[in-house]
Amino acid sequence: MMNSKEIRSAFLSFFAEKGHQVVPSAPMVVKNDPTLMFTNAGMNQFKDIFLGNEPARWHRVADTQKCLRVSGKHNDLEEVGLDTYHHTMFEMLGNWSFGDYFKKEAIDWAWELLHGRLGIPAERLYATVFEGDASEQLTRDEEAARLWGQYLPEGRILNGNKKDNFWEMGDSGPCGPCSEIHVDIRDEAERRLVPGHELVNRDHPQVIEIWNLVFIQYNRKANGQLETLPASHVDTGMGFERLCMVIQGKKSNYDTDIFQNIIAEIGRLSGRHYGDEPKADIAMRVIADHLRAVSFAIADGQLPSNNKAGYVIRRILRRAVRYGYTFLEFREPFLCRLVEVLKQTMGEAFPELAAQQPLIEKVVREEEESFLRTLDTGIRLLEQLMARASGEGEKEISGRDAFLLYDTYGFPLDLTQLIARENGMAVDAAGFDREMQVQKERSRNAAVQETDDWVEVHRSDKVVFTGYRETVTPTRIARYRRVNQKNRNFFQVVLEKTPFYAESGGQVGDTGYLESNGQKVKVLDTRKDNNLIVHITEVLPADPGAPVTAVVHESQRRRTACNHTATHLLDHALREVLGTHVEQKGSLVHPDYLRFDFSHFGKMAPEELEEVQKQVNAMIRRNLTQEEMEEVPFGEAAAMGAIALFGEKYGETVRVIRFGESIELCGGTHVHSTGQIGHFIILSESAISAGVRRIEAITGEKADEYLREKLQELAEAKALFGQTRELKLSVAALMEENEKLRRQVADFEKKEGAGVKEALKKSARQVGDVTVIYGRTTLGSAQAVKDLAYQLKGEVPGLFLVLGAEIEGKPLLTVMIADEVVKARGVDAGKIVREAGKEIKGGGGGQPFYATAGGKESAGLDAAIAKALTFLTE
RNA sequence: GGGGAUAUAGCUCAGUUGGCUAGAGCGCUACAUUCGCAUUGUAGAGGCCGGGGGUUCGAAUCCCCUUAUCUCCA
Repeated sequence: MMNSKEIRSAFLSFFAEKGHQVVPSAPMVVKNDPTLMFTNAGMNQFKDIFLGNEPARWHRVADTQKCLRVSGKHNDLEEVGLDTYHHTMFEMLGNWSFGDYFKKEAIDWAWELLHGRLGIPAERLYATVFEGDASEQLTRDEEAARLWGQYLPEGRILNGNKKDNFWEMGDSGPCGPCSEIHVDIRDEAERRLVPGHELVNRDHPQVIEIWNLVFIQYNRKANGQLETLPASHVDTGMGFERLCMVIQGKKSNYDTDIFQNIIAEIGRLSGRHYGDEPKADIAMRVIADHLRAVSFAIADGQLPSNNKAGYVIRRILRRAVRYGYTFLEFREPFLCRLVEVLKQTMGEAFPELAAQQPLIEKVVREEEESFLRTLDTGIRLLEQLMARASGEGEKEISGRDAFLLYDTYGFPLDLTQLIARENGMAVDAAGFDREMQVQKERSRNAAVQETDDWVEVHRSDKVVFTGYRETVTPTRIARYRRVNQKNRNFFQVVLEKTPFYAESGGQVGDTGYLESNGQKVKVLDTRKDNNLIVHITEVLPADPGAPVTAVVHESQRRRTACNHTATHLLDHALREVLGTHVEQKGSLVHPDYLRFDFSHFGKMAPEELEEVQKQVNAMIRRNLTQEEMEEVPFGEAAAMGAIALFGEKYGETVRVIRFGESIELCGGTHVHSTGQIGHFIILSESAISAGVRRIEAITGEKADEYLREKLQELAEAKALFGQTRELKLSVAALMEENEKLRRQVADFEKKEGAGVKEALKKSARQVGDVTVIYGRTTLGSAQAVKDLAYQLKGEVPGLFLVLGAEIEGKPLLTVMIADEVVKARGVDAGKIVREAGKEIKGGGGGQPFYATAGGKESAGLDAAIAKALTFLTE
């Protein structure tokens, strides 16, 4: 029996024999495309070729593509693992023809491979062909049917409708009929009972589609019409895990060797055996599947995080931990211990797994630990909730509470139910669902944005970005549209040419204004939308058709450029100082600061930070000139030693930015020469997750400002010492002196008992067992008066203290009463100050033993003191 | 994109309707205990309560802005 490695290479070498170029998988993580977070189909990386944006480098290509699906019409994260055939991450095998061969070869080779090479029995195979569609004026795909007729009897060539057998990329663009191959893997007995052709496309888990051959021959125009393409293409996709299942004679994808090695290891770690208990089996499938998704994502540079794609990865990981926790009783990190076996299974086909193994393990471990902490916190909160509920005689945890745990603290409902049950309580699941509905409703409403149709002002094929050379560009509005969100109107404006940089690659979008007929319209932000540069404005120029001058906020752009170039220099210096294991894991380039996340184990030593900062500043002083190379073939750039991002998908040609030894692939805006940066200062170095560090730094004017503040602080401190040369020595001497004096004063106070406090103590009068002290004090701060009051409280038994003071011209009345007096006499300092405070036209309060009141009329202070004293005699 | 929450000592966290001169456990330092270590005991250091602004007699606590983190939904 072939193992999965053999099956994979059988596919690739088969198509290599047929003249195909075997290319590596594109990264699973998609960057710089707002519509797609992860690669979800084999054709993603060839989209531009089909759209005609990019010429094909080879006419025949084959590969295996890492894909990730967590939502969509046939996939939901919460379903994965429950059955035996859904996955988050999977491999899609594919072969492509770009204007080369068409239906005949595609079908012949598919048959040759599946039946001839891989030995799938002919009687188990079915093919579907497009049946035609009257509304589109399309007839049945007779050509495909005829070709299949060479291999299959008519009864196993089935018609499929437009939904199943006509493939479209989107609302418009390339499309065409497709032909699917299905396989029936049921037992003989079942096959005799129900013929297979009745089950094709009926969601039967054992009569399944394994290969889809798409014949791209039309282009769908915006008006819905189809036109025949000058060149036709083939796009195929075959689920690798399913193929292995079929060939290995299994009934479940999880029974193939792709998963069984991992599942065996999970069994070993948990002391259980796959197949013994349905719930534990589900948990093992969930863990095996999610391990793959998470490991590959991290290898592609997508770390788990708190938003967007990173959060999807975190949630997948947490779901695996949750199942391990609940059904396999793992209480310690375990996923990280499975990375090794995954590498053994898939590392050959995907070398990035081995290359990134230490990072993957470290990141996964850290994530697991942090989720276990989240669970601990949740359990603590739940215990409090249960205690309170049962205190009130409730036997049920309200839906609101359960939802709070879920929504705010990330504590899963099934765990809440489990723990509640263990404590003899129920959970109001219906209430939980209601709260969830409210949440969904709110999000939907917030997401509602009304977008008008584009208004085309001047026809324009391609937007030109002029911002690398200039910040002011005369141009015209190509099109605009109004967007309304939550009763706020704004406009998206596309220009024919624009100097505005759209947010991308960590660099924030430009701001500035558009000037037209003397009218200035503010540009609030610039974003990318499907490769269009979109300017966000609140209003439109009075005459949208008139020429406009696009003006970027010059100083903001300059400061941003300083920070971007400095980021490159920092990247370079880090590799010099720490080693080439340093890789960018995230970056934010802002006008005011820069933030750079990179892989490195352990905290940087102060000397290392010092050295990095020194090297960056040295490169700044060398005043290195920017060398910009556009349209460099990727291979050439790599040969130059340009730093590319791990897991980033680059085009055939790239833009290379070089400053001395720093060479990077980059689309951002930079200074012309490093001297413009002026100065580079690292403000902090910290951990953001396991194996990833973050440096925050400033440059240029911000750095100047920072230094000015620090120097001024230093100068002021020195001035306090009368311009000492050695501030450190002076401070040390002063501290020593201070300590000596402090002790002397303590001694002195002890012996002499002098000062305000003692004077007040002396003025004390005994009224029964109460010691009354009152008077004015000249102390200058509220804090000093408070200190004095507390000290007296500690030293004078039976104290009843009323103090008046003037703080910055405003009267302050303070009352402090010994606890025993409060108790015995029932007096309340708070009430006293409120009443007496009237004399100074003020108010206040506090506790029964200590209260203060402030006011506006210092003249009434004595009267207030007198008033306060009357409370004691009452 | 929207909702909820968090930010307090090196770490994990308390801190009530605004009112003990901001605490606990672990860790750290010193001393004692011991042949030495672990343990234990005693003492101590360590905080602009994320940052900025405001309300108040008084703010860790309330309000606004901001940064970062956590979390749910889309």
